[in-house]
Amino acid sequence: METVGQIIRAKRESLGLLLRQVASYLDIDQAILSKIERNERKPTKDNIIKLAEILKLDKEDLLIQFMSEKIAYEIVDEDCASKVLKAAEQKVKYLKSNLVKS
Amino acid sequence: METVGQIIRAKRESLGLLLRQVASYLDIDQAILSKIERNERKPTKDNIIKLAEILKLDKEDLLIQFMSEKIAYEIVDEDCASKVLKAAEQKVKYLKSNLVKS
DNA sequence: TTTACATTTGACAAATGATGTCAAGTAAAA
DNA sequence: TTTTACTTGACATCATTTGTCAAATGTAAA
Repeated sequence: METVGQIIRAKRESLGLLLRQVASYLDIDQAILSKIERNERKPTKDNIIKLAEILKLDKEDLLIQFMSEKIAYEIVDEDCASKVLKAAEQKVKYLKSNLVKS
Repeated sequence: METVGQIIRAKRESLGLLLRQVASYLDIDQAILSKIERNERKPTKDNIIKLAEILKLDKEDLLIQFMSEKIAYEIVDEDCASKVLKAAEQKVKYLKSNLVKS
């Protein structure tokens, strides 16, 4: 299973782009991008959106990978992780059905 | 569907405990507990554990409610929320199977 | 080997968000 | 009207996140 970092690095290299080129498009230091690609730092949502643009990756797919990775790391240490995700699904449904902008 | 705050308030009142009594057990100001019960602040994990103790609630259940609520709020605004949760399930499985302590 | 370039690393700074305190406010019962 | 429980909002403190920078490392061509 590929991490977001691995996906990004593979695609960047296949496009022949340099860290500093992509980082400049994201408006961050290349050091951060280097770390993101090696899973040493987490990208922001904005990073992901711009990465999808410049690397020609599907934006929704990449966002799903990004968010699910974040959630997975939050709960992987719990032995009730699976129950948490199922409960979260119910809560999301409930929240969406009651969604009133505040 | 009950929120963690609602569960806590209902149980605290049914036990006849005061905000300041419970808050003191949690080692926080009663203002925070008041806000937690009204979903104006999020409890910490430690808060949840101590709340389960003093309110005689099932600790695992309460933790599941707490964590799933947190996750639900993180993704409720995404229209791909359901896909994210499914992807997260896969990632958790993968991470757990490869779990090596670092 | 030297040079040039891409990437990595770690120390640190700035910004943001989470967590908490406090004191004054409301409301209702004694 | 005094007391009691709770609520509210301004603010302080602290941790985490996000970023910068410059030096170190690796690598391959001149």
